[in-house]
Amino acid sequence: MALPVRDKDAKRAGSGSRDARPTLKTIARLSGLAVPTVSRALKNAPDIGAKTRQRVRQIADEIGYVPDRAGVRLRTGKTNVIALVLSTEEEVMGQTSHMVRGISDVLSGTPYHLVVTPYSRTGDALDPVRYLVETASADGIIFSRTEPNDPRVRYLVERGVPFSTHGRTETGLAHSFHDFDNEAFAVEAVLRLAAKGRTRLALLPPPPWLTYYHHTMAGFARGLAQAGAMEVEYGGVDVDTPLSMLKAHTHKCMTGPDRPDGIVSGSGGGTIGIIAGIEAAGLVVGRDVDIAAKQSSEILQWIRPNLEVASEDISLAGRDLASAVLRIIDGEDPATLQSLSYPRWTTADAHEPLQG
Amino acid sequence: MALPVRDKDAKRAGSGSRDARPTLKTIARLSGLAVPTVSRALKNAPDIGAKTRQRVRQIADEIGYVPDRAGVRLRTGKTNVIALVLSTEEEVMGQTSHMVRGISDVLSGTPYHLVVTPYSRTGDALDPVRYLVETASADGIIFSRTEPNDPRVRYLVERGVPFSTHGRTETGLAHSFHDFDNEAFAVEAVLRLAAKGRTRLALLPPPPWLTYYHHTMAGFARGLAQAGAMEVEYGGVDVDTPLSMLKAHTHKCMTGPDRPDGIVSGSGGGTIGIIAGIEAAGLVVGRDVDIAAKQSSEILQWIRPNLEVASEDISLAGRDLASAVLRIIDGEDPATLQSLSYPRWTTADAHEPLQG
DNA sequence: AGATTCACTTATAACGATTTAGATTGTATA
DNA sequence: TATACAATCTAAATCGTTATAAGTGAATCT
Repeated sequence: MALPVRDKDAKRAGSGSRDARPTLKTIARLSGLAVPTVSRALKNAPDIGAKTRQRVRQIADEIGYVPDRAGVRLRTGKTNVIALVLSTEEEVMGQTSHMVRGISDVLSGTPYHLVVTPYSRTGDALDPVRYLVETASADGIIFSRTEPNDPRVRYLVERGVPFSTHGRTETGLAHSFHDFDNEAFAVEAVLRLAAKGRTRLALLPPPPWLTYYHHTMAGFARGLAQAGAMEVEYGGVDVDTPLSMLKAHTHKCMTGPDRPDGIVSGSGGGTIGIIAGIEAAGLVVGRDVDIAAKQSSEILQWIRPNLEVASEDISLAGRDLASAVLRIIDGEDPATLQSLSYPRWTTADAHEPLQG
Repeated sequence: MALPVRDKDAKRAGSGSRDARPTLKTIARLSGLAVPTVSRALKNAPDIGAKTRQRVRQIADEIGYVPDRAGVRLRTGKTNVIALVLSTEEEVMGQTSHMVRGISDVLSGTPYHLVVTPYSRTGDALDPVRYLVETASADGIIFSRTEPNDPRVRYLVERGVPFSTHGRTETGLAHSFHDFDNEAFAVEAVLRLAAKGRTRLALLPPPPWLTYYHHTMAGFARGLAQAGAMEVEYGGVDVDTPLSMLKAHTHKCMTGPDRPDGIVSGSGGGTIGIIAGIEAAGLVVGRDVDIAAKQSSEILQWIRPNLEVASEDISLAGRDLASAVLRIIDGEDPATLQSLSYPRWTTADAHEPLQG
């Protein structure tokens, strides 16, 4: 039912204070108590009488009191903001939206807001983080694309700012993170290609300065050893390479003397460029070459059959990261808030192939 | 007796004030002026002497003064926040990230932050907007998926809250918007299919309750009339339909008695489902059926050749919407801040076809 | 009884910024 | 010589919240 929210204000104030949002003062007036008493009552301070507390809460609920963020923030420094620091290099295809959605899922129902703070490829990745900290603009920070010796991690740990990263580091600092097990992905990717009889494998890796480049490489190497397959150099491209360049590069590679018969691709978007290159070379995926790829949206299966696809659930990552940050804010030990997620493999045939 | 000694200490100690963020008080102390004088000087109030003003600004720059958002917000009500209200139904493939990026581009370099406020399909779309307004959480609001008689638009216009929408309404209210010309898209889509000799056309439309459904339908109808083509009922599906259902539906449709030889698709994601359905029916895109589709990312061309693809630049939309909102906040008339963007057509062949 | 404790509640003072009204000049006007 | 008047700057109050110190009874102790 509709609550007579503003009428009480109007009643006391006499004049038509139509817009006035209820504050602690409103409740104080209505209850005959002092403002600090109301404040403490609402946060269940032990030194407030039970019946007073209850009466205050009741009034607060009736008039729909919501604490003013600016007031709280000014007094306590608490912003009720979680910042997501986004690189503009972030894979466009779905990554960001899933991440935002995952974080939002956790934040809804809490007093926290999600603020998106971007930084461009040209700038220092540390800049937006430093800005957030120096202006005390967030209670917690989330970012991805971690590097082994990530300056952002050092900076935040040093200052004791709650944060969690999408991706691990090798800083030796016990910070909170969520990561996808890219090593497991790469191992399994190789094995799956080997199972199809592929022995000359190329890898489309992440950019070499990111931590998960090393995980991916390690897994790839381990897989090769385990399967007795060999690596074919792909060189000079990574998952951030624009699709058109990726296509051109793949085309050249597939028409060269030393072409691979299997490709492990670290990204869904990149895979599309690779396929284009393969087909431009007159070859057929699933016949001349097989691909095992990681994707973070759901399109890859829809595009070509015979793809070995591992899915990374980015919205899960978002949920994990957000709840980790909230718990760190609540005092939990970041070192205990680390999680890995594992590839879910699907063969495109499961969705009925588009062709073939 | 024991008073909080923060400032006094900082002043005396001088050197060790490492953590304290500079405030107006800091500048006041450094300049020997009063706090309000500093405040007015920094905002170029006319009643402050030119040399004072300059001296204050110099000090402010030197110590890196940035106004505290909470202080400003508490006193003035100005939040320096632009809220992007996101439906969880928002097409996942790239839409959101491009929109966020576009808005961020404009907001960077201003004191504004971007806050993302989601709402679930189950909830009322008005809820998050009402929340933002009632808690005075944003200076401006951006949202999409407008309906002809959009309650959010009515609500915001009524209250004079600055906002701009991705999509038009038929409320008769002169609000700011950015929209893609879906009518032009649909007309041209039909004509392009007709030019390929297609005469029996089906349409994958937006959800019928959204404004641009009507634009799309109008354009489709006009195109049909102009080309002398006929419509084949597609029925029961729209661009928000899950890909698997879309595929199944298309499959049924393509194996039925009354199958279309051309499809106009209102979304990039949907198109992928359609293609899957077509090929599952044993038909070939470009031979048995042609497709003209709208996309908001860049993948469609990479997936199949012979597609007529119109691109909608979502990050442009974001930039337009953000700058419109900023200008409305600055007092400009929303009625003058309306813009349309037009389809950029590409035939996949321009990117060299993947097959064929 | 008088002192002490307990259980609550109120008063005061911040946080950082801005707004309004006043104070202090020096100068020009009557 | 006053008076008026800009031109500048300062004082005080305020936004909503909370931390800290100080009060107020009534009940308990010595």
